Amino acid sequence: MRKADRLNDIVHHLRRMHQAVTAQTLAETLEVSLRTIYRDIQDLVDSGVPILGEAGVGYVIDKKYHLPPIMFDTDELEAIALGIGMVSNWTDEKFAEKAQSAYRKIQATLPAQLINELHQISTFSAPSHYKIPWEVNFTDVRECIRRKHLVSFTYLDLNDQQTQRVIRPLALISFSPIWLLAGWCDLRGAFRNFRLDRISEFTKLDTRYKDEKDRSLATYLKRVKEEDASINVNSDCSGSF
Amino acid sequence: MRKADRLNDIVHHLRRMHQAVTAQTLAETLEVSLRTIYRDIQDLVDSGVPILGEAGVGYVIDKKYHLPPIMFDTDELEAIALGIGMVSNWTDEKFAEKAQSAYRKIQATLPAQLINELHQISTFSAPSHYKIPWEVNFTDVRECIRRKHLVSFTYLDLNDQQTQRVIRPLALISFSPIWLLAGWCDLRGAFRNFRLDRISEFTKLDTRYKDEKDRSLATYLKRVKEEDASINVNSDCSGSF
DNA sequence: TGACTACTGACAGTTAATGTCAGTAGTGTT
DNA sequence: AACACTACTGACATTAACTGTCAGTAGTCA
Repeated sequence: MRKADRLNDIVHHLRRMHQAVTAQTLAETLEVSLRTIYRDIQDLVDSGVPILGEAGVGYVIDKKYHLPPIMFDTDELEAIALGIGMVSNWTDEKFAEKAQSAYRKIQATLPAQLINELHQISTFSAPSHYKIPWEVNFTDVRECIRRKHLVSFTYLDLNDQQTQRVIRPLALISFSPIWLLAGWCDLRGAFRNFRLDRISEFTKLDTRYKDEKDRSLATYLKRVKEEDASINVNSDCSGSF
Repeated sequence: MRKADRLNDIVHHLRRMHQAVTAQTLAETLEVSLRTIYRDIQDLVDSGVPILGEAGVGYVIDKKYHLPPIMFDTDELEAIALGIGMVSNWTDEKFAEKAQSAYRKIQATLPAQLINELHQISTFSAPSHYKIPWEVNFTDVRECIRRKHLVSFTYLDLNDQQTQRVIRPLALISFSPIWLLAGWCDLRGAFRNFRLDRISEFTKLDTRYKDEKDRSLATYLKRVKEEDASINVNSDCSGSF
């Protein structure tokens, strides 16, 4: 990673965090030594970036600091385009449409020169033949998650036993080629995953649940990460585990 | 003078001038060699700064270059985040890093009210256990495609026959859980696909090929679309078939 | 007090940047 | 068609910058 990129990353990290960030954290995130972080911070401060360090606490950045004008580089553009393509191919029509409208907005802000770069794109996503179809309406599920509606459905478990479930839906997780619906099961008092392709008679219930810390998505994700350390954890990126 | 400062100076010089500025002028002003200026300009362009060079004239910069705040709705933001997560989980480390830096840049331009929306995200991508590993360096392949280098490799076809191939690499296509390398085979005089996980001894050849319309990516994509009309074609979205 | 943190200096090994030179190719002028 | 001017690339040796390690000082907080 180029030093210039790393400096950029440090600024972005500091801006994103509400609390102070320690040099140690930055060093681990960016995979460089502590000493390098201290030198980088000094470089940034010398260049006029308003970063404040306090011993025993960490670093904070003045949020009013205006970022220098930035643009996407070729690879970043390509990554976005590929991501949009994957979403289009792996979710439902409505979500795909949203992905593409987001992409059009990004394109609209690009200067002519970068638009040409789009023609050089070399990675594509094709709909997979391995894709396992599901009958639940993807958009409905997302709606229930967002509005915190309890849902009920019939589930065909891996032993082909049909059961009726009522859960608090928390998240949809793409475990290609399948999707998992993660939720808190009030009956069992535990987190449970359900394969989207094995759900039928999905119904939105009128009851809405209240946030409770030990039954929240955050707790679930934390639990999953602890259980499976082999999964490439990346808390930076909201769309990824 | 630090390199970071010099890059900044170059941008400022170009922005201040109304006419084109030659590399020679920049070299004298900044007291470095001509060669260094050319390298600096390349660095800037790689970082997405829209500088245009014309032989016999000089450099000009697109004055309105910057990433304006974009208004995404909640679904669009979620689609982008999910796409970035998928790219991170399905490509290599370097590409994943690019995806995430693009995501950070998008975050940085979001108005405060939209940042809260990020906490409402309900779709995630997990690395798939179905992922079929490949040994070819993803980044190398992309580099060869972009620079139009011929490549040679050993291919294990579906009958487990090993053959040696030389092709013009055109695109990488995610056909989850596998990746296909699409290319023009000079020997057979036809387009061919190769599964990335069956390629070994991938070598970049020094020979670079010229664009030829009937052997181009555009022609290939057109051909594929004609052959398989069942594939959800979307020409709006560069990252998708 | 002790744990945690920012920060600094020195030194060696490594990496990146730089200048020099030699060459290719596009542009505009004469 | 010839010419001057320019962007751009590659190779190579030299130099400068960066980096990690270690060892230390001093501020903050519970």
